[in-house]
Amino acid sequence: MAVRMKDIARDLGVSVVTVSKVLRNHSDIGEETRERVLKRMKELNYQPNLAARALVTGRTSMAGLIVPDLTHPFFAQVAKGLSQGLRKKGYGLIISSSEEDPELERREIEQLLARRVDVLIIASAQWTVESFRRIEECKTPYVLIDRQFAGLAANFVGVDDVAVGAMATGHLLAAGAKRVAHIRGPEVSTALGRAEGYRQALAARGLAPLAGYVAAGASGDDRGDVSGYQAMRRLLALEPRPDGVFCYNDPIAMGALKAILEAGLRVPEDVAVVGCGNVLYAELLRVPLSSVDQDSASIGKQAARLALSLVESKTRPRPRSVLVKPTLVVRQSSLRQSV
Amino acid sequence: MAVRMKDIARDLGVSVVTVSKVLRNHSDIGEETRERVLKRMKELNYQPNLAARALVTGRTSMAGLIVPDLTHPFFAQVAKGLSQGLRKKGYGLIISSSEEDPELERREIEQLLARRVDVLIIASAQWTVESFRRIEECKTPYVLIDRQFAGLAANFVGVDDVAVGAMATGHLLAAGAKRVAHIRGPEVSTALGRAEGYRQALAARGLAPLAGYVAAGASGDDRGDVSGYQAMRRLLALEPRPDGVFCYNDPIAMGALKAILEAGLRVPEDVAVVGCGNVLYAELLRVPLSSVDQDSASIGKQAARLALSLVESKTRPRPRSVLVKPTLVVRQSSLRQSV
DNA sequence: TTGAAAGCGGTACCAA
DNA sequence: TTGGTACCGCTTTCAA
Repeated sequence: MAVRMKDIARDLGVSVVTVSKVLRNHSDIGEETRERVLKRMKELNYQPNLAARALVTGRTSMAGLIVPDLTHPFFAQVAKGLSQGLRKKGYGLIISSSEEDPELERREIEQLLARRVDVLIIASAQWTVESFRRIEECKTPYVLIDRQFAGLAANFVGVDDVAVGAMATGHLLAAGAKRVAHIRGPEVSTALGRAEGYRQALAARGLAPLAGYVAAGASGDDRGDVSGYQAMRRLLALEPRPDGVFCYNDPIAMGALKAILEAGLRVPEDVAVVGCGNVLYAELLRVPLSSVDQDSASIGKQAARLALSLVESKTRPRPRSVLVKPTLVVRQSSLRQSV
Repeated sequence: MAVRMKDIARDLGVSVVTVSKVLRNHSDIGEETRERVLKRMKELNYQPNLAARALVTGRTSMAGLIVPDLTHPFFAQVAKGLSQGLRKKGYGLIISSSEEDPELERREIEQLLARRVDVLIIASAQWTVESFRRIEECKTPYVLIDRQFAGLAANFVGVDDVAVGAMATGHLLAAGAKRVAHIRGPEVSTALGRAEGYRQALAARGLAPLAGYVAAGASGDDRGDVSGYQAMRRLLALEPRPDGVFCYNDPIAMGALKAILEAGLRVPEDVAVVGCGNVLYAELLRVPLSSVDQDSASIGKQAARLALSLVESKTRPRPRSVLVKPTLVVRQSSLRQSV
């Protein structure tokens, strides 16, 4: 069924080696021979057998991606961008979802290593760096996305989370909020960075968070709307009441929105809200939600670039960190007088 | 670096063939030998080289998935379910997104065929069946999901779209709506099926759509909210005005919601709305949206089962069609007196 | 510029 | 029950 080099070689009376060289544009092939071979390849619609090539070169032309949850819009967009970037260079992408479960993630990593992918891209749900040591043992290059690890010098592509927090908080302050609260995320680098940005923006105006103004939101990433709702209720019970809130992500912000409206307060007049992630349909909510956009597609593209540079470089260059600039999308939930 | 059969064989003083047989639990191996080999495999953390195996068996242990848009929640969920189902049996999943572009989809198919995936799963954006003939030529089994093609006998897993339309429309009628309209989707099997279900539900009560009550919605799948908004404005201008509307999908329904509220009408009192797809956060909208759930995860699981059965069967069984039953999730947008 | 020979790491077949 | 041998389709090396 499938056409092989051998078939082309036989048809043309040349050797298999010659065909192989033409395929990879080796320089030492006569112009005429090259043309004949290329012509025949087209005619037969020849497709090299990647398994055979992988066996001898040790390169599979495949990358592996592991995300905590493929149905999360952010990761879906990253996956899409990554897949496109890699495919342009002839790389395939094997995707798996770890369900935010470190143990499952570890097994996925083993699976992909067993498959000899040329490079791994991971948005990790781990708490320790153990798995990454394992990857390093296999000498498989890898790129972390979204979440970083303190004390692990690794290639990284993500958004500048401190900038996210500072931008959102600064915007709320500029919009006239005097008492800005924050609903935190889980103990991962993204949440820590955003909380830090929140503090920095306050500090830049000589302010500090009031007591109880930093509330715990989601522990995991799922059902953030529920935990956002609960956290906001706690914040509303405080005295004085916050008049602005920056939420770790959009689901949390949606839950917060619900809590505020239920309490009979107005958004943004009484409490202004900013989320993060800029989910689709943010503008179709009860109050269209202002949100910091993380440009997930660009994170995917950058990760693809970095991953490709790693597999192509023969040496192991020292880890690079790529930070994508976030942008603020202002909608009604934070649109007040002074903006 | 990587451990090979040869290493294990040498360590144990047996032949490579013996090791190979143990790995695949061939029956004709002595109990003692088998144990020694397994023990050594564990010790060295042996992982078979799938490229080598693929070369000789012709099977890659990989499946390919092509969807129109990976960031669409429905397809993301399908991909997740599929990936999980396949991985359990040791299959990897290569995913690509065709951006609703038939030409791009065709190229993706070629790519995956060139990679010799063992089976393809496709939610197709094609208009013709040409690409599928091409897949058949390569003798690669494939499963269509979500969208079917008239005149193509193929394996299929999807939701029963006629049931979707009938269920949503029946619910609106039961909720007291007298004049139910429909905003259609593009000319693909899913939209045609739902429209047919809409007609059947009306006919079951001796009704027929009033003039102009079936409005054209999205042409593609993106920005459905915009086209839903426009379509709903046209519907509201009709006399008599519809008091219920079944929308092809949730984005369209969200746009419709917006149009209704902007017109100063109430949902569900003046116009009840039902969408389809049950997107996350449907309940956080301005009016929580009733929607027909397609159980996308189960579609993924079923597709995995079907795909696995295809690669495992030596004969080419005749195509099977698996229809998943939809369920209705009632929320405020259709919650009226009589329900 | 071209090609013969030697593998890459497995599996299949058949003989011992 | 075990293992020798051929070979899967391609690349690498080196000699012609």
